[in-house]
Amino acid sequence: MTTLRDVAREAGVSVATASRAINGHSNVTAPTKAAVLAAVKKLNFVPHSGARSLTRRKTDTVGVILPDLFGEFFSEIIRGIDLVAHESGMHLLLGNMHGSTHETAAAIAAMRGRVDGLLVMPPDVKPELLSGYLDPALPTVLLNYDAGSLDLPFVAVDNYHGAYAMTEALLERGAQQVVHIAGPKHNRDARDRQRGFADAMAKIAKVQSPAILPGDFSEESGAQAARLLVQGRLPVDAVFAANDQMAVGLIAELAGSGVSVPGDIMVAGFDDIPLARHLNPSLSTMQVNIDRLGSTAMMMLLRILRGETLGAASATILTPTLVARGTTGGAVGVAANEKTPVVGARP
Amino acid sequence: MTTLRDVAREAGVSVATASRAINGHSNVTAPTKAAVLAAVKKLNFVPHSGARSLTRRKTDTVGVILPDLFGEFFSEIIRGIDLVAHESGMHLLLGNMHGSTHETAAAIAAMRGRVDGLLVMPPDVKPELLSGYLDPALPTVLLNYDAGSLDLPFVAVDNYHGAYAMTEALLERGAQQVVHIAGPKHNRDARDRQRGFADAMAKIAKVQSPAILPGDFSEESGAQAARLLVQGRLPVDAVFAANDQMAVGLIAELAGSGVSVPGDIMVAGFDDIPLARHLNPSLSTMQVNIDRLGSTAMMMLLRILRGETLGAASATILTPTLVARGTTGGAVGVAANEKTPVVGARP
DNA sequence: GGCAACTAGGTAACCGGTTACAGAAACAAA
DNA sequence: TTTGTTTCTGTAACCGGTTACCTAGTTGCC
Repeated sequence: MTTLRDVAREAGVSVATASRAINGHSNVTAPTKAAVLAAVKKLNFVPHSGARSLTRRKTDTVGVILPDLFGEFFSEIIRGIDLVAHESGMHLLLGNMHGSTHETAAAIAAMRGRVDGLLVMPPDVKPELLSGYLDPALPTVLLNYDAGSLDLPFVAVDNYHGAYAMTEALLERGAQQVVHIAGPKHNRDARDRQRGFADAMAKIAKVQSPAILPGDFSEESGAQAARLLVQGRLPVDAVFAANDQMAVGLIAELAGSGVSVPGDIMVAGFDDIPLARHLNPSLSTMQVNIDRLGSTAMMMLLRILRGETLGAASATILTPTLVARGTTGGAVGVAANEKTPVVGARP
Repeated sequence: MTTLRDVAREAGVSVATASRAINGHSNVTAPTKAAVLAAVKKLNFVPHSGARSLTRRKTDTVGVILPDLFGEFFSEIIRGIDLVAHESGMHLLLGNMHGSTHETAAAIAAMRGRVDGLLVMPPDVKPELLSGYLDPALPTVLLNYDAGSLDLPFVAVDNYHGAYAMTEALLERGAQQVVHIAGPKHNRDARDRQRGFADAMAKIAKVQSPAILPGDFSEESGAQAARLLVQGRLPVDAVFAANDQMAVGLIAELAGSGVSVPGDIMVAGFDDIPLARHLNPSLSTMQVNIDRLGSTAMMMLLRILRGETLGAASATILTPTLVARGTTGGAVGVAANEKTPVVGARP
């Protein structure tokens, strides 16, 4: 493992000069610089980033702490982050809290001295706890989490208005009895979507306590809700699931019970996962550009690293857009212009 | 930012003692240790991992270099790696070569001094080039890439036998005219799958030059192949696409042209992406446990880090399993036991 | 020619930890 | 009491870079 000392010796200069030559400082004559670079090439020298970041007090790395790594949702976030990070020559250090609050603390602590900033998505951690884990000296942007009291910048999806809009759309299509399948109780996204649904039902349909079935964002819980609906003979002509996965489970189960979608019941989801457009009938949903979530957060973090001061006031709220497809009678099959993008397709 | 020096001063001991107390060395008396730990708590000290790894000469981090981050394929690999890495207290540093060979070199070089080992997936980089980029002193495991000449351990999918098996299955189902849609020409996976197909056709159906249409793993290229088939009026009763994405595009386009699947043409893919089981009819395919690819590679890397010597001989080949579904007439709709696993479902 | 201003490059301190080595204290054995 | 052994703690070197500061050599100007 060749070090800068080796290079300096080979080139017949001091380590200081070698360092300067390599880093392109001006006060090195051309021949000296050439000699150093020749030595670098000859010895195959690659600077030791660890040592480098120790003195420079920057690591060119950002820590990304996610609750989990399952599914397209997180992979899209990571891709969005990477897109921006890569442009600025930043690296990504992945931390996974594996769903446990305790591990969150560990994951954040382990980042000290490895990263210049942090992107954290802590869906079920209480703000008070979170503030104890976070290092105030380490620039941090929160993903999909509004911890206003901490005054940290964040990027979130406007779940409330998204859910409101979707509910409104269902009602406009003629639905009278809309049932909501909720997400996990402690999950903020889920709660906001439920609120949006309830408010829309109250204001537009004048229904004060609409039917809400429990769910946990899993496909199976969607199927379960379908069984409840069918067996319970609830009066239903539309179902709004808090996410697409549950809608998928619901539709499969309804089909099995001979219920026609959208003939008997309209169905809508939330997220627009890639699967949504390929279902038959295709799934109406609220489209969230998940990668934007990541790239926006990363851009905010870069601004902080460049010296700007960003607080909760600089938060970005991404608005989801409604995509009407087959399950609400909007369209049948895959629309021609709705193919999955070609970029980077892989086996 | 509190350092070990601060802690030592606060506790009234030397840095050496403080370090020993924190790291649980035996030669520290109980009261001294308690004093140090009290100081740690009081000052909220978290060791600086960067400095730590400089002296210990290990970073507890592995570098993961992937060609891209698009889609479930990569996210599953990362999840598999993380699963194993997390158990051993290792962190993941993500490097993305963004499809370019030139960036591959940069990505690998940037890892020096940041990681203890490397997991690299270099699908379109020539072995000769790759060997120039890699540091022989840095433990490395290759993903889905057999660079036998470099004598590096690797984990790969048995694409050849998978394709052979699928072709065989189509023929057994009564297909006479099987057409293959190939993947990118330079892609190893694609080439191996094509070879498997061709060999099966030769051996079983005694067809020496079966029809092969070009493709690039993208959905659009599958649709294009469908148009060729329909317009060209090729004699076809089964199509084996080199990956699921192309099969998806193909099926959508066939449906648009009034061709019935599997009635007129059977269709099969490769990979078993989550979407596959949800299509209508559901897609027959070769199931690859992608996360296993990542976790197996990570386990091999850990063995090397523990001192074992692993070469190309220790390679692991994962065998894909055939999943017969609707598009080959095997089953209709979503089979009851084929729901997506519940674990970690997210919005 | 003499002095100031500038430039290239060397010396050594430093980043924040770990650890080899040495010294001091405590205790046991002679 | 003296010496040997053990146990705990401190001093300082080190990991591999960066950079403040300093020196020596040039050049410029009066």
